[in-house]
Amino acid sequence: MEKTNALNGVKEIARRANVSTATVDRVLHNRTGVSEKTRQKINEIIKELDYQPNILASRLASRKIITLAILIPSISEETNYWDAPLNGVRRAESEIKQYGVQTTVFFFDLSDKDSFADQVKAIFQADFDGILISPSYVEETRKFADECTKRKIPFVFIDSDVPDLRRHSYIGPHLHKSGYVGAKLLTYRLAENKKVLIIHISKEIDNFNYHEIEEGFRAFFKDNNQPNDIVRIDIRETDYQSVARHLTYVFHLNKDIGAVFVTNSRVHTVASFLKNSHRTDISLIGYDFVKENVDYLEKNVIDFLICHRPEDQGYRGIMTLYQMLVINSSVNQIHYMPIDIVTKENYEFYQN
Amino acid sequence: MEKTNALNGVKEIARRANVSTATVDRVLHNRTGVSEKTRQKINEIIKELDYQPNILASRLASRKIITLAILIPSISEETNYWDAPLNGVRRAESEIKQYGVQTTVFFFDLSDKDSFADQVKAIFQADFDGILISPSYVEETRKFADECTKRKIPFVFIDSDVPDLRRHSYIGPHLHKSGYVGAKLLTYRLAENKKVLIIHISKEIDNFNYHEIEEGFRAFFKDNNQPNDIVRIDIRETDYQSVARHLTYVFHLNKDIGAVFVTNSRVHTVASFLKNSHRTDISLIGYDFVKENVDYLEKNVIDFLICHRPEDQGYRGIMTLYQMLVINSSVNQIHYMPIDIVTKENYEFYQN
DNA sequence: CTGAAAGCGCTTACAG
DNA sequence: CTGAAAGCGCTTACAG
Repeated sequence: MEKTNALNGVKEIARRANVSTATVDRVLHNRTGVSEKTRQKINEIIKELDYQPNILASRLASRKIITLAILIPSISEETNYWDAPLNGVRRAESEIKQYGVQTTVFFFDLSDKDSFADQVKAIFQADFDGILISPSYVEETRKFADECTKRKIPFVFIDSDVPDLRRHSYIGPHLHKSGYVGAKLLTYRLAENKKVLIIHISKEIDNFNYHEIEEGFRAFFKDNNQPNDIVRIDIRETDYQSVARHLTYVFHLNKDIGAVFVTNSRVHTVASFLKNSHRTDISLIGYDFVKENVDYLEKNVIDFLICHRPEDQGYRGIMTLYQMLVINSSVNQIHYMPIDIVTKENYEFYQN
Repeated sequence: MEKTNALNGVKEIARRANVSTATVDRVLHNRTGVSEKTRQKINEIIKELDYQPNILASRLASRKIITLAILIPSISEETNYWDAPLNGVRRAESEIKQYGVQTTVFFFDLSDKDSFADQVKAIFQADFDGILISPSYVEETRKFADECTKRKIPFVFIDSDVPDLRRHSYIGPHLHKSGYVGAKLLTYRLAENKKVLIIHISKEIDNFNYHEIEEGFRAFFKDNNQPNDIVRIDIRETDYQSVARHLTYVFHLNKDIGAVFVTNSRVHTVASFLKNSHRTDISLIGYDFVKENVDYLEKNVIDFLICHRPEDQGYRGIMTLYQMLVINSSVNQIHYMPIDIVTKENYEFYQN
């Protein structure tokens, strides 16, 4: 009456270890209430069998739903950039909600540091299993990361990185290289005697991202022995009037500017100025696939937009958390997005 | 002793229809052996409840595995292009094999039409639930499509399209627009008095793809009133010697060629020629992220490569079949890939 | 610290 | 044409 061992999965493990499947389950999920001896024996068998859990069965049997929080900037009148990552989040959600995953999106106001801190607090009030976040303020993000680490909640950064914070993953651009690509595109048809203007437009005083982009930008000129002078200005207000005022001044001082590089999505403000002052001979490059920018691509005022697949960032951010929470792959990794070049001719296929 | 109706899913449908869940299952999957009356009643309830099947449970309970066939060119010494779609296929497979999906990859020799037909035959010998295919030969593809339609096997095209064949989906580039983008990049810094050379390098006599690309290429010149002359040559051999011979001749006849556009991944052969003959002042643009091409990007001989996310095409191709076979979303749709611009500066982030 | 039993929401033979 | 029962491979109370 010998039985052949045709079982598999937890049942086979249980049989071999002479325990019940409940105990196997406890070990599988690192739950308490198992003697060290039993735990070891079971773990050995798991290894021996190279056991891979059936996630279908696991998710089906488990009544627990996995909750994910997302913290990103709200869509403002200023820019609809964050629509794209949000779409990516939604797409990921619709793919995995079947598997018991729920997402809650929190928005903060990009021009209001407190709103970021407030939303972080709100997130910790509830009890999420994982968090996807755009780490816009360094200090606040550090606090956030500390709290997550304390509570053992995995978190993923998108859009920009703050290293050394034990994030589970970063999904976004290599900003230095991105600036480097911008410089390449600018200089591709730039006369040697022309100056290049690089512009930061932002209310935030020292956004580390812009520094990295600028460094990459300058590195290209250095690496390629480009002789062009680089003029650089910071503009602290984002409205058209302020930008126009600064630009008027800069162009007055520098008659021979041949190309302009804007380090973020506000390039459309500069485009607007160039168009209004009939300076469309100047090459213009900036960031992000947002409506205003695409309009100026259309009108040949902006030559190129650099983009980092924002939709993908949202999608992959959620999927990464899902993978780690459900499958248990817990690598601390950086996933750099491609540095995409968007023009008047190819933009229509860029976002779906 | 009234029971509250706390059931859901098939059980609730069964309860309301006064049948067993087995019958509900039969209706859900359009199986035979249900009276028309019962079927109607159940379908009504399904609609009323807006019932969404639990795919987890469905896949778990079902012992049937879904088999997908993939037919793509083999990687030749000539090009490793098809590595990328294959990787996409593998990635998709690893994500859904949990859910009972199995893939089998068939390869054919791009330079041998018969091998394509042979592999098609081999695929029909087995009994696959869905097929992903690169439709390289029009007539053979038509036969393939007819057979699929007859057998009710859904099929998806990647890389290039053959319309009017009732394919479930096409995933690949909009070739006309792709040629248009190529022209834009070429002319971006092209002097008006220079000629432009467009080259097809292929053993196949009339590959419809190249026509579309060339049309798009020419359309850009027309739309933008570019005065440049366009010289066009076909090269029927793909080895370096043959290409070099043709190019020598063309450059001899046309002293003022300023830019070259190659309509496929064999651009590296042209790059090799330009480098050997010290003509690297000429702009060169072509297709596809393959090793040889990237080498010439590095060396500044190729200015830009146009790419259509081959990895994504493989991935999405499989996922589309999966979706339609498992979820039952059966839209006949075209999914155009972005037309990506790859340069020396951004290529390192392009494929993972 | 451990196990027997029920259950997740479907699908599958099998019997009638 | 239809249904009762078993089962997919896990997880969850509950009881001890």
